[in-house]
Amino acid sequence: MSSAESEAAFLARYDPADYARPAVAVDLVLLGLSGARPAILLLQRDRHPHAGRHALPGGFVGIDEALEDAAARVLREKAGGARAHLEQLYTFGAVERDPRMRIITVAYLALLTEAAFAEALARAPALRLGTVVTSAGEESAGEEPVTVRATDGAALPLAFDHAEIVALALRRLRGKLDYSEVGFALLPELFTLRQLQDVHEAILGTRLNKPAFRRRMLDRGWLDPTGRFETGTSYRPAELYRFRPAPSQSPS
Amino acid sequence: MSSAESEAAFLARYDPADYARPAVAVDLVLLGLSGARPAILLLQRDRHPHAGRHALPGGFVGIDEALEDAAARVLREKAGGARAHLEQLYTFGAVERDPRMRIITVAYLALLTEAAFAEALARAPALRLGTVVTSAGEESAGEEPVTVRATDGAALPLAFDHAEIVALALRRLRGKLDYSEVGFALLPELFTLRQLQDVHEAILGTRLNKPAFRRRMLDRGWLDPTGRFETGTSYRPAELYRFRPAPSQSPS
DNA sequence: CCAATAGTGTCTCTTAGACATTATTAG
DNA sequence: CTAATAATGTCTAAGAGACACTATTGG
Repeated sequence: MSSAESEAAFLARYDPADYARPAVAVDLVLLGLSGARPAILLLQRDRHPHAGRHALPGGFVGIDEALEDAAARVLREKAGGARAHLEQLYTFGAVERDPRMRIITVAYLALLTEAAFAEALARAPALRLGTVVTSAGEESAGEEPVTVRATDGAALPLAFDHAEIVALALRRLRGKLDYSEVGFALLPELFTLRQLQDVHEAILGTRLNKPAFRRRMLDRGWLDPTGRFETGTSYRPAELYRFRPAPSQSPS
Repeated sequence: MSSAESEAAFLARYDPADYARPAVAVDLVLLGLSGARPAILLLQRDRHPHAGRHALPGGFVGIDEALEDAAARVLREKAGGARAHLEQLYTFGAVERDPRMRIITVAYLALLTEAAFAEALARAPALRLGTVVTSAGEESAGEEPVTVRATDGAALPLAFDHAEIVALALRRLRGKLDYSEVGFALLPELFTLRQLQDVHEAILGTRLNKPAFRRRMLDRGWLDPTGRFETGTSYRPAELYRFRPAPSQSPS
């Protein structure tokens, strides 16, 4: 309406506090590689609900804090400030997902290089590493439950709906690994094509054809050869490449 | 983390009721086809802020209401109960996206058949139809701004960050149209292969190769031929197909 | 017959997988 | 020299675009 009232006067009169509001949190799937397996970093809960179970690191969103900033803050506070590629995953809003109160959580995928993963574990001793095992064999079409295991092979039961979040994280990553640039977030600045292929194989859980993989990656135009080579091998050293980011990016 | 206190303990003790909470809303991109163009349904704002501009239909999430239920309720209340395929898009949480107060909004994509689209327009007279024009020509790599136009060609400026939401909706739909089953949400129960191709071409904004399109769709195993044919044509009638949904589905 | 569209056959081009071969390093 | 892996060449198979051809309807 083209009322004569000024916008400032309208804003001053507006009363936002009329309904009970859900709490809003962010939860991070801190994902890296442990050997040839995808792995995540978890915190063991010591209180009800779900005491003893393992949960994704998370935190509430401040009233003056953007979602991405909240995710970055949780990364700083709970992962020892490790650098990571952050990407929004999905928002979980079932009413009873937390029995204490209504909490809507915006899940983020945080991809860590091997160095960042190790650094986070070293700087935040409460974190526990869990390898993510996709319950293959089950062909229940669309639903792929995941199991998280400690390094000794023991199952790490997850709290709340966090198993669902982890499953979605891995599914999303697998889906966009080939056509997008996310794979490079798991690699150091300089890497060989074999390392790149190892990352893809670990995430996808499959073996890939070497010549075809090289051709595809090189044809994508993402790779800058450096002319330098790895050292310390007892065999022919591979060339080191650098990732050349595309001009810009938006969520898709 | 300088404190000796465990993170889990901190989380458990933290009471967000002591802090101001952002409001949580859902916004719907009601998307259908108008002729050979993607189109959306909007509400013109009559108040500050952004008075006169057009906004996505939305509403606040109730304290005992799941996110999906809130989206379904908004669909009922503001789109005359039209049936639609609902799918979560992305969550927008910039601090200043609404000048009145902090509102985090979970955007949903609602896909309407041509009949549902017309029915919504008829039952909810406040809705206005806008065709979505992707600002092609701009090859700004990743960022594809959209323009929304009324049927008379006049520009419909969008409120808040809703242009960004619409742009993401179209980008997401385009991205998954070919490999997923979403395209069928825009078609009636019985349809011809030509209609299916028209939907894909309208969303993608490109022409597709007919034999290749038919082969691909039939090879996907999504289509059940009915043995029936369209009527009322002055040329050879096409066979009518039915969509055969896959066993289950999850967000990806 | 013609006009218009449905539906198909075939050719080519691109891309991926499979497999073999050459290249380079340490020892 | 051998062992191990990097990097590449080549063949084949699958899928998409291009294009022409046949099929079926109304008039």
